[in-house]
Amino acid sequence: MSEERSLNFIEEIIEEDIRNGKNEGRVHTRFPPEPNGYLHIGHAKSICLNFGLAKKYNGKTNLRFDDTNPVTEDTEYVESIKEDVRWLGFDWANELYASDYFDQIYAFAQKLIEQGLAYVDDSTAEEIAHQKGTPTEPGVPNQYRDRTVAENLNLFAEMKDGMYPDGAKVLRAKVDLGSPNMLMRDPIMYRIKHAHHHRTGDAWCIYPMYDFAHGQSDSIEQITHSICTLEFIPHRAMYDWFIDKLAIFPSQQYEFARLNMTYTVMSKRKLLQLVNEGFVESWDDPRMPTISGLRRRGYTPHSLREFCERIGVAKRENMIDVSLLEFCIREDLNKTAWRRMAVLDPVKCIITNFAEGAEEMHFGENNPEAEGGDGGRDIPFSREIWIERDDFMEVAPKKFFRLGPGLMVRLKNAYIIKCDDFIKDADGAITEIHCSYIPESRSGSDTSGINVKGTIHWVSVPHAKTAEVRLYDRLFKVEDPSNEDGDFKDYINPESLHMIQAYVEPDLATVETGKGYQFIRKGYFCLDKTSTADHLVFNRTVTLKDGWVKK
RNA sequence: UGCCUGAUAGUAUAAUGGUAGUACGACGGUUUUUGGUACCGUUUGUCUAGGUUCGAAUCCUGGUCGGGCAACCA
Repeated sequence: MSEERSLNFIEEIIEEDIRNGKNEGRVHTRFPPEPNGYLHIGHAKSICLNFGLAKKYNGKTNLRFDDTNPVTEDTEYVESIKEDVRWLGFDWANELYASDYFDQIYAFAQKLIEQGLAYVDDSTAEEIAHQKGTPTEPGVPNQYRDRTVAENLNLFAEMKDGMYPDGAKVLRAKVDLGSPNMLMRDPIMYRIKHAHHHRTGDAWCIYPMYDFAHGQSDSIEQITHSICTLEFIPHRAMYDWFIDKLAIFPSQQYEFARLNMTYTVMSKRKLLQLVNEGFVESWDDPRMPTISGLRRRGYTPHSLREFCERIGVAKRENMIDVSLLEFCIREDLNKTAWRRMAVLDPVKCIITNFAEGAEEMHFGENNPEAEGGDGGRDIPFSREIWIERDDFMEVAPKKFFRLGPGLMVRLKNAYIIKCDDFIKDADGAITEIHCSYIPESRSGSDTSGINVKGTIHWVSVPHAKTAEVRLYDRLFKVEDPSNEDGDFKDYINPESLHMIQAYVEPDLATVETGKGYQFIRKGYFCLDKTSTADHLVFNRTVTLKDGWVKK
């Protein structure tokens, strides 16, 4: 029944391949993170793409950790990545590691040496960079380039055996020092690093570079469509060259544009800085664009998948408006989140004609969008209630459908009340509002015949629970912090977090973490992982859309 | 300066030589016991100059603009 959606360019390539019987119609993708940081929403785009493609074409997706640089990587990251992918709703066919292939990749290197296509170079990093030339001048060969196969084989073995310190030698591919593509000017295949690897321990002291590990891993796994981001386009030449010279399974690389989003940064390096320098609390700070941050903020896997679906896949640079992300979570939560009442900026309202000490229970459905309201809960009502400070105005403008002297509103799920009086303190701040209720207007059995324009939320004073509520705003003040002059951290929004004390209806003391709630008229909120029975903590996921603009 | 890429409303993304459409945003309206939701409507676009063609967003040529490439990172 699904609408016929047009294909993105990668789907077109795949369908063409299937039509041509390429790889016997097999589709095998992979998601290949380096375990050196937490996944962010940009990775979610890649995850949804890779797993989505495999699912659509009855294929498989491997989760492969690109762990070829032991100094930056850690099992902490491996675990978080697995958790995030799973949470997003995807299952991988195989959990694999580039480090699983170190023996095989080493053998590939020997094979290239034997073909005269790789050599050991004793130059320093600076010398190699210098000899590479510039984009407009070709590189120049050095004396090491002519070493014999036997000599190279021997030296490479000695590198592996730990006979040289870090940086003393590298293994380079003998490609073309005059290539207009800088990456083809004899790229480094192996470097010496006497470092402990989180999986292989101290078994190795040489590690393959990206260009000599990624494509080889793809090939070993018989990956048919190796999808990466645009900045790897120049690497494709090397990717293909190695596969060709090694005569191994010809995986093919395709590139799409990475996700950029307004008012945020998306590079692991920058996100790491935010954490390390204390601008945010942690990788899963609800202001972070990480998967774990969004999860803690109250985003659902479904909303993230929907977002990734809507942003599309193409090759041009893009800057997605965060409002689309917000739309996706509102759309999801509107259908599923239970409604509750919470007063974030309270002022006391006394129902003067309601008996002192009396209490009533009023029923509130869980979700008006769901059939039958999805059940409901009882809400205690009494003579004193908290209402929102900005739901009262001493001098109300024309279209203000809330409380003010002589004005009437409905208390959600309860009675219509009329404002008779109010009290101010010495500074002119409202301290108390006096109202009378209309007994015949009880919600569900209203015989009063009165129609009011406005409905406000409220919480009974003696029944209210206190809660800490964290109101989040965008982390940056400008649309594209990475593109501004100076340090991106200069553009951090100092107002990105407001912590307030709120009064919430008693039912909210019993909610579970991981479930989204709508605080009526205020937004979507979820219980924070740090919340306890004695100290409730809620995070605001997103506000409600606000069509009310003051003139 | 060399090479590689890309260019369609504010932002994304379709149209694969034949009516420039969709979503988000913005604006306006209807409904509403959430100024939410839902529904309806309005708004704004093919980078540029030539060429091919009955017909070009699409093909060709030149230009302009954006992004990437000179890590023992991935």
